[in-house]
Amino acid sequence: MRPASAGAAALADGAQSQIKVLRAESQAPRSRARFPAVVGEPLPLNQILIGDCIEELARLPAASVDLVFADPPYNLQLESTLSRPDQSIVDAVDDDWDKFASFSHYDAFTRSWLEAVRRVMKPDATIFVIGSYHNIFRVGSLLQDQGYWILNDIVWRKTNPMPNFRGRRFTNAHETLIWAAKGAGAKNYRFNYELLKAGNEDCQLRSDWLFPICTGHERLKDESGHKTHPTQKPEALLARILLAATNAGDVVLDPFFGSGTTGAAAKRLGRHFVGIEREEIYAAAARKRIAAVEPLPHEAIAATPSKRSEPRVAFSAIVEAGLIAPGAELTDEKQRHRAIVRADGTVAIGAVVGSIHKIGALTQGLPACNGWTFWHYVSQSGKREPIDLLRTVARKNLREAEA
Amino acid sequence: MRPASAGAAALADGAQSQIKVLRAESQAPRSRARFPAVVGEPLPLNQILIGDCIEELARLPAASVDLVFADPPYNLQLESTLSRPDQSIVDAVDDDWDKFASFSHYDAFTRSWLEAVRRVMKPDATIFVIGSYHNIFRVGSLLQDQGYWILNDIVWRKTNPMPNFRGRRFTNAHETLIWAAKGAGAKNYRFNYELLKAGNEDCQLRSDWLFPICTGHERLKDESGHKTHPTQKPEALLARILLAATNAGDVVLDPFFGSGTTGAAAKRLGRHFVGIEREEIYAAAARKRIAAVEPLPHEAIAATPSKRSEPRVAFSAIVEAGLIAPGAELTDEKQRHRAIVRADGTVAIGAVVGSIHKIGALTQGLPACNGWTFWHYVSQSGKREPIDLLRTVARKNLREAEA
DNA sequence: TGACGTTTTGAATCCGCTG
DNA sequence: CCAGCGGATTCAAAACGTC
Repeated sequence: MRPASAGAAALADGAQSQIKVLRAESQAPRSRARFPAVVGEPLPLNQILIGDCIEELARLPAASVDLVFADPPYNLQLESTLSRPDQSIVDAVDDDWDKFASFSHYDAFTRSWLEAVRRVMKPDATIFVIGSYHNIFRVGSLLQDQGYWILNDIVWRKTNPMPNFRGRRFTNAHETLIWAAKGAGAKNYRFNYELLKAGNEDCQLRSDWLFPICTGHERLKDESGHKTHPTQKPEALLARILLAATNAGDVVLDPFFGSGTTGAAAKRLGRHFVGIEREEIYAAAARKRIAAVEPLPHEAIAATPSKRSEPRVAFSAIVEAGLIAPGAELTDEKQRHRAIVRADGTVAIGAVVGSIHKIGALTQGLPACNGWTFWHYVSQSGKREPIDLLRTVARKNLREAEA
Repeated sequence: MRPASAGAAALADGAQSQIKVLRAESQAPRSRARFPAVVGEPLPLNQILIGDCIEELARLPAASVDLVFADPPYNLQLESTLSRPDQSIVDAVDDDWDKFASFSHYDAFTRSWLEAVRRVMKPDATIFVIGSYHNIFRVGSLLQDQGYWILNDIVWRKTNPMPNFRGRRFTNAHETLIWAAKGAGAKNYRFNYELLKAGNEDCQLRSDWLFPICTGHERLKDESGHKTHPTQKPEALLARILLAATNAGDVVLDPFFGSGTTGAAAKRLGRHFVGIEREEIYAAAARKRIAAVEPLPHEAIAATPSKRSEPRVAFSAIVEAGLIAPGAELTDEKQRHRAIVRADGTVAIGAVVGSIHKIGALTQGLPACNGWTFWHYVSQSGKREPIDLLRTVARKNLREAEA
């Protein structure tokens, strides 16, 4: 077995799930062995393979990954420079890797990598491909032509897209993801329906997702402050994909690894990744980035709970359990608002008393407020944490008491 | 001339704009006549042509419509009966091999109608096609292959989609529209940017639109309460499309007319339609529906003049008219830059002389500058105002002189 | 430090008329 | 068809600067 990278070692259940992956290769039950047993190298987990993705994919064992996330070149066709109304120049994607001579060249490229990726997918694996109108129709058609079975097309709505500066079109405010199974017959693909629903106000998740584009501290930059990669995706987007379509310990393949968002999200969520990237400069930035990721505690990423949703926990139960003391001060994240915990599980601002939600709403002048995420307390380590963390602990205690 | 339907007669400016359309065919100025004059039938305005859309399209004059809205069928089963006379495809489609056959069959059908439609489009016409992940990738690719130039892909987010009952996928909560020009060179397509922005809190319209699906009174039903058409689109969706990409009096073609939403929206908004529909039963329902539509009053649909279409006024004309005196000092808003008005309508910084735009750009070190909004003068009331205000006055004087 | 105003920036197929 | 040039055109969020 190849040694796993530092990233893999840090994964919560790294060793265990790596074993699981290998077993899937060598000991698949005969009756379901539609794919040849693999000889040679196992999956190089939590590493970035440098090279052309089609060549590198050919070296990977067949039917070995649980999920593919692919962010291929979009084939943008920019005719000239674009300036904002204030005459500043838009820093456009003009990299060589995004240049194709024609649609048929782009199609040939797409056909190749889709084929190569399909071989590496387990029979119940699924694939997400992201793109814009420049390329996504080519990708979608070729997916269908190769027998992939589209499960959804998903729209990533951007909260803060670049506007249309010339007023000649609608603001290009979204990108499209295609989610597909390996074939029409693959009915047992992973979809963590309950988990997603529970995290979405008990409402099933729709095909339109809202996320901000990747900016701020998350955006990788070089020493001179220049963005490392022109099209870095937000980690929240990848996190949703991984939570939706994998379990902890699963392997996600990203054939266009770029700045390594897939790797960062995978490590944080206790998944394994296999990355392929042509440019060493991107891979180097990705390695450094992933090394700095702190995996979430095991409780936070454990596989989908049972069908029934998580038990409700009242804040009073948390006070009763001694997880927070009556009299403790709660604040919002930025410490603009303060309230005092009362022994009965209500909170108070001066003489005004109510639930964590009511008081949270009241103090912000909003109709509603999720008190669990709004109010923060100072933990033993001195860090300010949302009281939702206490709820997680309470639930864990509850489960252990039940067991 | 074929008699127009009752719907046409009711259109606010029906007769007038019909003449305009015909003139565009037969009396286009020679110098700009890039398109052959039309012989034979003119456009059968505000009617539903019953028949196969490819055959009917072939009878329409070339380069004659301003907009196309197409809601093609995407049920693969249905396609095999709709498309070209190649009877090699049998109906049962549930294995991969047949899937491929269906796709190519669907592609052939799509190619045919896209070609036929393209011929009928004016050079600056655009097309909207709506679809779901089942077919939209095929449509998008074939649009691109035929030389159509995609302007936007647009997402219709449904406020009230059908939930996913089995919990195996994300709720399919949107459909996709592709908006395309006839070719990459067509830069002068219609896009009522300012109108849309004004109707959207003065914020440019994004590529994600939110509308409820068509229900309630709007949904056509037969005597037994059964819905007349399985996929009736909301009129609000069509209204936005027409407002965005046509002017009053323009002609919109719908080759898959169905329940006639395009016709209803067109009549309401003072546009003309040409509908093609195979099923007389749908056409009958559509005729009845459209006849009942009350067109909006003319004031409500008259084209709002855009800034671009305002008459040009030279700065020299403003000096000549005495609205500002030679020798007056211009500054930018924050008085960082200064220039002097010259009698010939140029401005000067020291020995450097040029247009308000040139000098504005030069003094800021920018490649371009809108001198009208950059330069300010001190008005009689002592306030510093952009010289664009003087242009507004000049234009008003101009209009009054003409009247 | 904080409040507040200014500047920067993001996968973009982004002008149109006149001569 | 091309060159020239007038002048029309941006939203949200983060970073940065100033008081």
